[in-house]
Formats: sequence, structure tokens, C-alpha cells
Amino acid sequence: MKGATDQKLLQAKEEFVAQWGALGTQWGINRTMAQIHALLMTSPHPMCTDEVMESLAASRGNAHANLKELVNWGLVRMIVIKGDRRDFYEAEKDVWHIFTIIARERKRREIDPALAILNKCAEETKDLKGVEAIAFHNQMKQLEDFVSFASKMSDRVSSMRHGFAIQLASKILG
Amino acid sequence: MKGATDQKLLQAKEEFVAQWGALGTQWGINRTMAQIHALLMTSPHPMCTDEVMESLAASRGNAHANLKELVNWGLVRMIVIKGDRRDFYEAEKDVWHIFTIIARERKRREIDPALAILNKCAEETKDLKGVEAIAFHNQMKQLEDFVSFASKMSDRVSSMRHGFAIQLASKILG
DNA sequence: TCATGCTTTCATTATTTACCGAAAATTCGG
DNA sequence: CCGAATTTTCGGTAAATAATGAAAGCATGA
Repeated sequence: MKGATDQKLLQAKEEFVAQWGALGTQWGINRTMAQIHALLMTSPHPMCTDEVMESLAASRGNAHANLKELVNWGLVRMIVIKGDRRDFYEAEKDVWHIFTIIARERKRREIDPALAILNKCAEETKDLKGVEAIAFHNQMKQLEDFVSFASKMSDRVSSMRHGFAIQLASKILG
Repeated sequence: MKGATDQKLLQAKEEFVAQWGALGTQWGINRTMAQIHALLMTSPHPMCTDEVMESLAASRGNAHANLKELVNWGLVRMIVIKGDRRDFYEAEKDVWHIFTIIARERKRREIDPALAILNKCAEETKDLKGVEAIAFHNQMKQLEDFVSFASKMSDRVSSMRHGFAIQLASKILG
């Protein structure tokens, strides 16, 4: 009975890790990074590099690079265990916190650069005359305003406490 | 004087197209597709395939495939001009409409599949006993709840009229 | 200060993705 | 039907990205 449970759990975990990795590629995150994140999110204990390598059949270099990146993002913490020279890693498990971290990163990669471009193009054409130039400038301005608005919304929402976000959401969904 | 304006406008457009293309890669959209979209968004008239090819120095196959994909997304419309056999294309220019289209597409590619995985993994482990199994199931459930919530929010917001969205936003930002 | 165990780096290789360009299919006027 | 003007498809190639594995770097305790 116990064995059957273990078996099912193991299977579900494996499925989760594999699928989450595949999903990562859709999100512009590399497969290994997403897999490691999934692995650590569902691990009851912090894992060391070799454990991660073995679980995912990944090379040392790959495991290392992606663990580092996850730590960089703040999705994973490094843990030191006294009397053990290895580095251990554990994932942030709170979904709201995970969300705010990912939102911040995506904003940095996707929204901020767009804003910079739009700003520049709007600025460079703001004094030009002629219908075409004015149409172009207006289009840039509209895009800029919208993206800037999205940027502010993103900041605002990610800095909310979970409870407040839920409260707000119920207003929107309700 | 007129020449200088034309020059500046042309430069700004070129910059916009090039940079928007580069940005596209960050968004998981291929460079050419993003460039064509930028080109059409800032074109005062519908363009035919050859015009697009020439503007971007892209091959026919590439231009064709990406125009098709943009039409698929709904970001670009095909235009028929009487007495001309060529297909012409023009972009959706309203920013709110563009946003809702992109949001829908990203939801389809990023949120829906995640939900499917989480659903499956939560379902498969809901009857298991043991602390580990329960912890795993809870983690899946929390993720599922959150992603499902995000999904609903996304639907709700993208189906809003622009005016209503702004009104809502002012509540959040204000 | 050497040996050991672990971390980090990096040149190479593999995989994935986008792109080209020519050939095939389609459309339409004559 | 034929032929010219397009659109569409597709096999091969190039570019970008990710992964490998071996070697170098660092700490630590004997």
C-alpha cells in the first residue's frame, strides 16, 4: 500500500518536472532552469548540485549555471549546512512571491526596453511637420502611453501584499 | 526643409522597425514577425508582400509566413484592392485592441498549458496519504489556484472596453 | 602545505529555430 | 485552355541558444 503511494507520488513529481520544463521554453526560460525550479519547489528538503544533476540527468555545468541564475532571480536560495562543504538549494514556495519575482523580471526584459524605444522615437519626431510625420509621432505616443501605463500597473500590483491583491481581484471578478 | 523632415522621419521609422524586431525576440516572437508588425503599424498605407520584402530585406518565404501568422493572430488584416491581384496588408493600430490580442495569445500559450499540468498533478495526488504526498498535492493546488485566478483576470481585463480599463486602472494607481 | 571534495569556467558539440530561394500550386485575364 | 502574375510550400542551410565534460580554481581539514 505504502509502495503504491510512493510510486504514484514519484510519477506525479516526474511528470510535473518534465512538463514544467517544457512549459518554460514557451515562457522564454530555458528548459533546465524551469525543471530545476520545479524540482526544488516540490522537494521536501534542500538539494545539492549532484542531487539536481542526477534527478535531471543534466551535466554539472548546466546544473550549476541554472542554479546560479535561479538564485539571481530570487526564486531559489542557497543554503549552507554546517559541517557539509556542499551548497544546498531550496526554492521559494509561496506562489504570490514567485509571481512578483517573475513579474518583475519580465517587466525588466519586456516592458522597460519597449518603453525606451517608444520614448526615443516619439521624442525624435515630436517637432516634425507633415501628415505622415504627425501620424507616426501620434502612433508612437499612443504606444508609449499605453506601455508606460502597463509598466506602472505591473509595479503597483507586484508590490501589493497577497491579501490586498486578492481583495482587489474580487472587485474585478465579482 | 522638407527633405530634412523626411530624412528624420525615415530614420525614426527605421529605428523603430529594427528595435521592435530585436524586442520581439525577448517576447518569444520571431524577429521578422515583430519587424513586419512594426512596419505595418507605422505605414500610412497597406503594403503588399514585395514591399515588405524589400523594406526588411527578407526572403519571400519568410515575409509570407510571418504575414500569415500576423493575420492569424488578428494583428494584421488582408486587404483586397480592386483590379490588383496582389494581397495587401494593414495592421491594427489601436493600442488597446493590440493589447487584448497579445494578451489572449500569451494566455493561450503560457497560462492554459500550465493550468492543464497543475490540474493533472493535483488530481493524480489528491487521495494519497503521507506527509510528502500531501505537501506535494498542496503545492500543486496552490499553484493551480493562483494560475487559474490569473487566467480569469486575464480574460476579464482583455474583454473590457478601453474606457472601462482606464477607469479601473485609476482606482489601482490613484 | 598538501590532498580532497566541491565549485566555477569555458571551449566544444548538439539542438533548436529561423531563414533562404527555388520550385510547385493557384488564380485569372485573354 | 494557355500563360503571366502571384501565392504557397518545402528541403537545405545558417544562426542562435543550450548543454556537455574536462580542466582550473578554491576552500578546508589533516
